[in-house]
Amino acid sequence: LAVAFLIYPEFQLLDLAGPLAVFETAGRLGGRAYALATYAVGGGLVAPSCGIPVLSAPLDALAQAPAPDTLLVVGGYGSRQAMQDARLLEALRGQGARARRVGSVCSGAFVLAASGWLDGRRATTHWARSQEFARCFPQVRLEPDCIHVQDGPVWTSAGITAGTDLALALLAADQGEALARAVARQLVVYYRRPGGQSQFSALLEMSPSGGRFATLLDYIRQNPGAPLDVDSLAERCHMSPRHFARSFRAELGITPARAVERLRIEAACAALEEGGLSVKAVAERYGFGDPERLRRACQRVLGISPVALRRGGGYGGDA
DNA sequence: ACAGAACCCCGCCATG
DNA sequence: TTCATGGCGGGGTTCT
Repeated sequence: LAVAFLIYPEFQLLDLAGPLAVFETAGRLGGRAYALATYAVGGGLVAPSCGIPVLSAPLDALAQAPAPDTLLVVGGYGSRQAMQDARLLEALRGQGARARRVGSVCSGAFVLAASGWLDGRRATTHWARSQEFARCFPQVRLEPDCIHVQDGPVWTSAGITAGTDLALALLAADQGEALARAVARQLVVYYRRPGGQSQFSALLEMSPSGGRFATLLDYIRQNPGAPLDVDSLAERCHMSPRHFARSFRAELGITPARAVERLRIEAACAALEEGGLSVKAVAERYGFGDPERLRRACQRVLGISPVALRRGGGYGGDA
């Protein structure tokens, strides 16, 4: 089981180190061992953004080696340069086609998308860059609030430490849940992080000034209890419902109703964790009407009940 | 638990 | 021609 990582200058070391630790530990705990290797355009020492260099083999060596089982591209500040590097993209296309599966960590999704691997597929990336991603790659079905997404042989993960979650998921697919769980335990990270598949606050940071929908998102945040169905939102933007929904999706990478639900949930969760208000009062104030709907929405989006949330099980507590 | 209503979302096509 | 726009139908999900 060979896992090849593609790195480049100014990558995020933790994007590499987290998955490496998962695969290494799997072997140590009695699973089949993974053969781990890093590759870069020129090979040699590659400096990540933190400055401590990592030794890599050149891409040519990857082409001459037996096909890797898994090919992963990491993220980081350097991804903006990397996604324009023809040699890197070519290697992703050519070597990725030989691999059983390909994937990305964090903003590595930009590189993967630039190589064409994500066209027409579902994918995710770091929450802070999801809006940019939606604009750059409209042909990719972005899932901005997922920790990791699998679409056929292509796996993508959210920001930085989500690469660890991705590696655990790959491990579970290869060698079973039990081993993946044991590895998480050994590494002292969550196997399934609390908050379920929900990425940290993807929408709170969305569109602070730039986008067409900044004022609309502000309005939603200010008035989570108002009627926020698609028709009302479209009218508020002076667009037809069809055009509004399409533009919204293209700009933000998430559909209007889901965005409203996310924002309402985030606001309601904050209120619940703070205590003070009853579940019923929170449900009414944040646009869920009755507690039953809040409970179901909570369960759907976060995988956790409102009551559990109030006891402090929500976000945070990350690796 | 379940059926019908309501809503959401997207592919498709027409228009300008 | 390409691009923004908007209406429609239906499959899917959620609400009541």
